[in-house]
Amino acid sequence: MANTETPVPFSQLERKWQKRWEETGLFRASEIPSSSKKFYCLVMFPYPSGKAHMGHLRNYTIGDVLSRYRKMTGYEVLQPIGWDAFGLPAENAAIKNKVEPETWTRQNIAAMRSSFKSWGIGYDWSREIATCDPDYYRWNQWFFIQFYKKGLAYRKKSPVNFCPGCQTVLANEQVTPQQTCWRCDSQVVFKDLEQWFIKITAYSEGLLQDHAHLAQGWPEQVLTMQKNWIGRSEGAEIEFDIADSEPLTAAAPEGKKPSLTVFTTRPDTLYGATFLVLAPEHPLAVSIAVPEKKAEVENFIRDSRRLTPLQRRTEAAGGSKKGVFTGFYAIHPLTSEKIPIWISNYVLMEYGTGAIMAVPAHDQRDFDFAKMHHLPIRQVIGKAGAPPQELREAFEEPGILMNSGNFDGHSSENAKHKIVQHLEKIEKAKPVIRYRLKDWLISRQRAWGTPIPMVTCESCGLQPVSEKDLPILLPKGAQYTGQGESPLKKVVEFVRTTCPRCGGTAERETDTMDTFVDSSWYYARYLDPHNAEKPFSFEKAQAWLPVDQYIGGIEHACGHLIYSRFFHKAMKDLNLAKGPEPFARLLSQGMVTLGGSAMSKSKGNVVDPKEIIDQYGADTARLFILFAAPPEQSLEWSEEGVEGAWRFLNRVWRLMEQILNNSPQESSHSRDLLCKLHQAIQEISRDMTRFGFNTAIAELHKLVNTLYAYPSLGDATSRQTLRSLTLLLAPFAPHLAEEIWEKLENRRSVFLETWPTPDPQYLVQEEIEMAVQINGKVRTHIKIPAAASEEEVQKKVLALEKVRDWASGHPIRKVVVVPHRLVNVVTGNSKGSEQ
RNA sequence: GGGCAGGUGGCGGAAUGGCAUACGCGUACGGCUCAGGACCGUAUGGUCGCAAGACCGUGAGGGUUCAAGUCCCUCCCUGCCCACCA
Repeated sequence: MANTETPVPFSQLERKWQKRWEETGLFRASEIPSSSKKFYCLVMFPYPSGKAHMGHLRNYTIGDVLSRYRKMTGYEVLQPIGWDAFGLPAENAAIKNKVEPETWTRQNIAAMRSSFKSWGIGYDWSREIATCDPDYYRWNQWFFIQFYKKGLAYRKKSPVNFCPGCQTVLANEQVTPQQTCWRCDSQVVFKDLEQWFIKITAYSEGLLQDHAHLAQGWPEQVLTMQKNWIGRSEGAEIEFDIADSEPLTAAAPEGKKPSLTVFTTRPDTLYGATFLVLAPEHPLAVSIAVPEKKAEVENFIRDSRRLTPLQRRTEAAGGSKKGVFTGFYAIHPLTSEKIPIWISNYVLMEYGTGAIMAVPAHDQRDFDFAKMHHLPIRQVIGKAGAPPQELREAFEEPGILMNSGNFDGHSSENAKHKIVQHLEKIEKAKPVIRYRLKDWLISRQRAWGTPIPMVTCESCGLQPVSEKDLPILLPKGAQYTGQGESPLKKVVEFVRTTCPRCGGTAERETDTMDTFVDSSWYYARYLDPHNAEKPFSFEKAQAWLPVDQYIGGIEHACGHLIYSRFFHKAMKDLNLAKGPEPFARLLSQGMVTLGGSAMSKSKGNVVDPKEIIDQYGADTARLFILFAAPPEQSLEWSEEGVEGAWRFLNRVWRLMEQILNNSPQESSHSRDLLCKLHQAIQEISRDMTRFGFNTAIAELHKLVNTLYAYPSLGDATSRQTLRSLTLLLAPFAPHLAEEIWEKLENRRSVFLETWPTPDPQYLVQEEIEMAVQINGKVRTHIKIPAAASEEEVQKKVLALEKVRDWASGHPIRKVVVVPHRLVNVVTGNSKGSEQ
C-alpha cells in the first residue's frame, strides 16, 4: 500500500480518452445497422439556453450509460445529439442585448457542445443537427405543405394574448399571473387572429389505441396522463326542439324547427333534465334571447368573454355559477315538457356542442347552478331498493331508473342504450364518441422560428409555397424591439412575394411554427441528417427505428410525446415511416434538487456542472449522479456524496496499482472471490436492464470492498477479478475504465470488449445460512448444505437447542421451509406473541 | 375537485410476500503519520442491559397470512400533472 496517496489525474486522463474516442470514431454509427441487434438511444435534445445545467448532466449520463452497456453486450448503438434551437429566449436576448437571435443561439450551442464533450458522452457527432438550420427547418415547411394538401392543416380564428401597451402578441410565459404584460405591466387582453392548426384530432383514436404497443415499455403514469388528455368519452348527441317562438322560427332553415343539440355521457338521466345551458360563446346565445331579455343576455356574454380563461375558471368554480335566463324554452324530446334555456359560463364552448342538458339531481355542477337560480331538481336514478329522499348533493353514481316513463327499473348501463335507441328511432339523437384532445395550434407571432410556407394572393387567395421554392429562409436583419407587430412583418423583402399559382403579387405568411413541430420528428432526421432530397430516407429510418430507448422529463407527457406520436403516424401515412410508434421504451427521469427544490436561478440553488467537473472530473460527477437516486426519482445534490464517488474511483485506481505491482502466490480464498465476482456480474447485468444504476454501483462497491479484503492481491484470481471489475465499471466511469483497461491489456478500447457473463459454477454455494423463525420472529440462524432436502432442514432446525427452548411447552403445529431462505416454526398458540 | 407518484436510520437510499435499513454519506473510536480534513480498520435504528439478550421499530389505524415496508380497507401528509370535459 502506497502511503503517500496521489489522487488520480482525472482531468488529464479524461481529455486523453475523449480525444481518442473522437479520433478513432468509436461512437460513429453505421448508416444501416448490420443486424436487428441495434440500440437507438435518444435523450430529448436540449434548448441551447447558454449553459449546460445539472439536469442535462443527469439525463445525458443516463442515456450514455445505457448506450455504452448495450455496446458492450454486442449491440450496434446509435446515440445522437442536436439542438432544439428555435424559441423565444433568443428573441428576448435580441431585444435586450441587440444581438441577432441566430448569433446568440450559435454561441450557446458552441458552449454547450464543449460542455457535453467534457462529460464524455458517446455521441455520434457526425449527425449533429440544429433545428434553426435551413437544412432542417425546410422539412418542417415541407411537412406542413403535405399536411395542408391532405387537409390536416387549416386556418381559423383563435385568441392570442395581446398587450395594448406594446401593441404586441405575448406568449403565455410573457403574461404575469396577474394577467399583465411582463415588460410594461399593461393589462393583457385577448385578440382573435387567423391562426394555423394541425388536425391532430384526426388521429385521436389511433393515439389511444396504440398505447397497447407501449404498455410494456412506457411508464404507466405517462400512458394514464395521455389517456386522460385524449379524453375519449362515449355518449350521445340529443336534439331539443325550441318551443314555438316567432323570431326563431323565422330565422331557422326552411321547413325545419329551430333546435339545440347537446352532448351527454349520461343519456340514462334524460328524464331528469330540467333545463338547458349554453356556453356564452354558443352561436345561438345572442339570438335566442326574448326581446325583453336581450340587453341582459348581451351584457352577460360581453362580461364573460372579457375574462381570461383563468379568471373565468375561478369565477365559475364551486357554487358561484353565474347565469342568465334567455326567456326561451326547449321541448323535452320524451316528455314534451317545456324546460327553460339558460346561458352560463360553466359550460365550455370547446367541448361537446357548447350546450348541455342540465340534470341537477345527478351532476354536481348542474345541482349548484339549480340551487343558485331556483331551478327544479328531479331525481331519476336511485340506489336499488332505497326510497328516494331529498338530495343534499347530486347523486352521480349509476343506479336504477325512476320517474323515467317506460324506462323505470332499468339499470343506468341498460338505460343508456335503450334511451338512445329509442331517440334514434324518432330522429332525436345519435350515439357519438367525443375526445377532449384539441387540434394543435401551431401559429406563433414570433420571428425566430420556422416560417409557415403560405402566401395570400390577391386573386388566388391562400396558397402553399411551391415545394421547389423551399426553404423559405428567415430574413436577416429583422429589428427586435418587443413592440408592435412581429419583426418579420416589417421586413418588406420578406413579406412581398409572388403567387405560386398565378405569379401575381402576394403577401407571405409571417407567423412561424410552434417549436414543438421542430421536435416532433428530429428523431428520424438523425438517421439521415444530411439528406437534401427528403426529410430522411425510408430505408435508413426503417433500419434504425423505432427509438429503442427514449429518455426525458415527465413534463412532456402530454405535449411533445403526443405531437411526436402524431407526427410518426402522419409520416407513416406519407410512406415515410413504418411501424406504429416512434419510441419503444420511455424513461421519465426525475429532476435535480438542492435543499428539496429544483435547481433554478430564481431560487439561487444552482450548482454549475463545470465546477464539479473541474474539481473532481466527469467520471466522479457521473458516478455520483447515478448512485444518489434511481433515475426516475428526484435527486438531491450533495457535495459530500460527490466526494464519496471520487473516493471510490481513487480506491479502484489504487487497487489496480497494487494488483499490477504485486505477484504473490494464489490464495486459498480464490473461490470465495470468484463467487463474489460472479454474483456481482449477475446483479449488475440485471440492474442494467431495469435502470437500477444505483444498486449496480452498490454492487461495484461491494466487489471493491471484497478485493481490498483479499489476502493476496496481485495473484491470478485478483487480476481476473480486476479485469471483470473494469468492464463492469466502464459504462459508469468510462474514462477511468479505459485507462485501467489500457494498463491491464494495452489492446483496444474497453468498449469494444464483451460484457462479462456470470459463470453458473460460481453462483452455487455449497453451504448456506438460513434464518430460523419461531412464530415469525427470527431467533437464530443455521448453516446447512445447499443440497439438503426440506425434511433434512426441518429435522436439523427442530433439533436446535434454541428452537426447543422457545417452543417448550407448546406443540409444534407447522413448519414452513422457504428453500435457501428461512424456516418458520409455528407453535400451538401461535396467534400473537405468546411470551 | 380529479389523476399519478411517493412517505423506510441523523441524511441519500436498498429490499421477486420470506432475516428491514444493502451500498454510500455523516458520526465515534482505533491504526498509520511531524501532522492530516489523506489513507487503512472497527462500530453505528431506538429503549433496557456489564454482557448474553429482550422488547419496540418502514406516515396513522384496521385486515389477510405461518410470515407484510411490500397485498386489501379507512385516513393523514408531501410532490407532480390536469382542472367546470357534461
